[in-house]
Amino acid sequence: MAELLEIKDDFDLEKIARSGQCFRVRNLGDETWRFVTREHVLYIKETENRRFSVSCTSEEWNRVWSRYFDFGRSYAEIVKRAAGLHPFIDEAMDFSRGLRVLRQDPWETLVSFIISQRKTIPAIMKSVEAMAGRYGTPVETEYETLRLFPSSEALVLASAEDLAACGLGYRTPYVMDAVQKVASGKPDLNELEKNSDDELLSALMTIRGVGIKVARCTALFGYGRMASVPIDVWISRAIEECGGESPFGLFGEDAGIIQQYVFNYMIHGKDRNKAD
DNA sequence: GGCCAGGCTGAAG
DNA sequence: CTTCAGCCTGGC
Repeated sequence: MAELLEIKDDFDLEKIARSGQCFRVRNLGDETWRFVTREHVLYIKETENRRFSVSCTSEEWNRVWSRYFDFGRSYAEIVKRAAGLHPFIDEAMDFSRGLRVLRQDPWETLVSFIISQRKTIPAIMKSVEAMAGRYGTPVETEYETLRLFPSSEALVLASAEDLAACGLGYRTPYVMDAVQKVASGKPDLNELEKNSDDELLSALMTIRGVGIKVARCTALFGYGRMASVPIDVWISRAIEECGGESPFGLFGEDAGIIQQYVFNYMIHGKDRNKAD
């Protein structure tokens, strides 16, 4: 651990790690968490209140991780703005405070959420890990040897059998279509940064196996489109609890972040006997 | 063994 | 335009 830094805004590593938006975060015990994005690996631990020791230099923190953790935005302010508008949202924010929406790599996010359909979170992690294990570039760190998430170029050579062996099941042709299209630049995931939210969604949905839910997850977690609200079964249940009327329209550009507070509340807070 | 899990596709109404 | 069965696979 090279650096020590103080973070004043909401930042709870365990909540972030367990909130189901990322599938390659790992706990090393000792309250140290590992995050991976593109070719960067971070080990981070809260040593005392609001003080964190990190394995990267302050230069890398500022250049890579500050953006990844979305520190350009004050989550304390978001909570303050959203408070009092809707009782269910207040409950969810109380429970989930400390959560942040990560700005992950678009390609990894896209593939991860294609895989996610009809899977549990542990099963998603297993498949993503298997893909990295087979096709990802190895990286040595002070703690371990791990593999990066494979690029589309690296996956072009993968056979259907090899991908299926990663537990992709009927999603295998979906992932292969994403690999083909993205490796050939249609769509070009970098270019999509410039698109409006709606244009981004429709471009992503040209890929087989990408419907509106997966597209919105990619927009939110991979492109930082914080107004994007993916509606899955858990969020549908939350909307039912709100009398069948979606509360997310109240929150404008922050709706996707509010959605993440609610999602975390649904899977870990309410009815926690059902799904850890 | 049956059922369901962070959806999507294609076919039928 | 809307509804709905079926889908790989793992875990209870």
